[in-house]
Amino acid sequence: MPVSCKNCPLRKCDYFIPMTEAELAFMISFKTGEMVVEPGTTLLLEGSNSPQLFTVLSGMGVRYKTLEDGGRQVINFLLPGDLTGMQSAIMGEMKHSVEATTNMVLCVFNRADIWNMFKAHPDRAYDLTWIAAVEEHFLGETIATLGQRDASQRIAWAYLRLHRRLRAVGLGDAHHVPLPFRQQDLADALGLSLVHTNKTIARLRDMGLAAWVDGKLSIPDRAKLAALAGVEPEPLDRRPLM
Amino acid sequence: MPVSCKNCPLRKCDYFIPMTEAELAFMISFKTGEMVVEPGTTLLLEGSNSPQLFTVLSGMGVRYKTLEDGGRQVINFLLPGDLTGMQSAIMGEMKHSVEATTNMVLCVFNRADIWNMFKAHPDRAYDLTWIAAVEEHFLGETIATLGQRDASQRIAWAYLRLHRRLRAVGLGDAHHVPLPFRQQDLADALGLSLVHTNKTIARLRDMGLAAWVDGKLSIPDRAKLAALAGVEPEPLDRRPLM
DNA sequence: CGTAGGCTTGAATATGGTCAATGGTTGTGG
DNA sequence: CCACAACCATTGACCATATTCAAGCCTACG
Repeated sequence: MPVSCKNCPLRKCDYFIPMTEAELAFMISFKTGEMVVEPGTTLLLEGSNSPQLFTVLSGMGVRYKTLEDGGRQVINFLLPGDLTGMQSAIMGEMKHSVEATTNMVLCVFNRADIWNMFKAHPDRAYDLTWIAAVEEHFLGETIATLGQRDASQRIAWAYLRLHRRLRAVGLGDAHHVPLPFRQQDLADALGLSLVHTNKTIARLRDMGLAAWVDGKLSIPDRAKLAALAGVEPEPLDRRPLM
Repeated sequence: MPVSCKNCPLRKCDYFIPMTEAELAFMISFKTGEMVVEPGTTLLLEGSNSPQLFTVLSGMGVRYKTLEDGGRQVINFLLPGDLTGMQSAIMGEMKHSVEATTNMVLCVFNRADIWNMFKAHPDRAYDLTWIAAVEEHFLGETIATLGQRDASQRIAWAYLRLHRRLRAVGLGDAHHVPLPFRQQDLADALGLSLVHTNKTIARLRDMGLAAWVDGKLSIPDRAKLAALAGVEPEPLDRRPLM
């Protein structure tokens, strides 16, 4: 049985800006159902025109593009609280694919209801745009990382980003977070080969900066890792939940 | 004297989805003025909270991030018809800087009027989100390019993208478009060193695939260049103009 | 138990980076 | 009008980071 938005566990996270009663009421009507998928399921396919959007309730996945020459680029990781399918909803076509890595539970919304949201619930429409702006920000950071940082820095940056984001939705504890991806996924996200990714992961582990073992990531000292990555300890801005 | 949106030359471009009369009327009131800047002017500064957004009427610029270690990553190029400043408007802080490369003329909007737009003009709010989705799409393409393509492919990809986009707003002719950036700008956009960028540009020129000389880019045969870049001749989707 | 998927490791290679220097053009001041 | 500085494009030599190729290993699972 689906969880009502009223009892949505994500709403309890400080990471998300609280909803008003009116917003909550709207979300309950906006949510048309729940979808449960297994690892490997393709949620959205590049080039398709899905009638639905999803918010991740639990589980993780990847968004990726397949290149003409067969390569795969992971655009980013899909984590609890993330909304996906906006491109299809607004532009009429997905520009990347989305696949489940673990078992996932997703809230399902209808694309057809979006326009009604803009007319009748401008506050939620505003939040939708806010989410898009946050996404744009993250993609810009990714571009800067792929363009300017070497392998150790890229991996350190990804670790920090994922760790913080997962903690923000209450996963893991102070030092360990679940990270159920393959090394190949991280390699494809960072534009590195699997071999080099593997060796760099090992180096970070040997240096005691970060260990990603058995699907769990531990970072003993964020500051040290951040120093290696060359990133400021940027705070994680709160954002709306949709 | 500022041009009225009524006579805005950009509106004539097929690239942009036509406005309704109501939308046009709103835009005329939404636009608070025009700004003219010289090359080198910083329009928006990373970390700042600008009260304004801009649409480029003419001229070009770059959006970039400065890294802790001094590097610069150009996120993308700012071309006529582009809207910038949304991050600041929605999230309250710019996550990158924006600088004019040439002389520019910009339409100025007030951040404070955005919320009113969501309440009173849902069609325009929807278009704003649409623009954000298009931006997200382009950034995703950039990530795929930085992550998966080698130097020649990156430059070929950037050439094709800029060429098509500039043609879409009526600049240049079938084979030549103005491209007033420095090689360093392109290098910073593609995550390559200046030296390697220079040599790769020369190689493409020697192969007769694309010549960027004296601030003008010419592509004799888009199909050939696209083959080298490893990209499909993806059509340029129309989008709203704000 | 045998196969498949993912992780690990070593060796050879290459793509691209760094360093260094030259030349062309423009703008400025003597 | 010339000298000089600043900026950008260009080129060569050398070096390093990361890729590719090729095995071996471990665990889960049928």
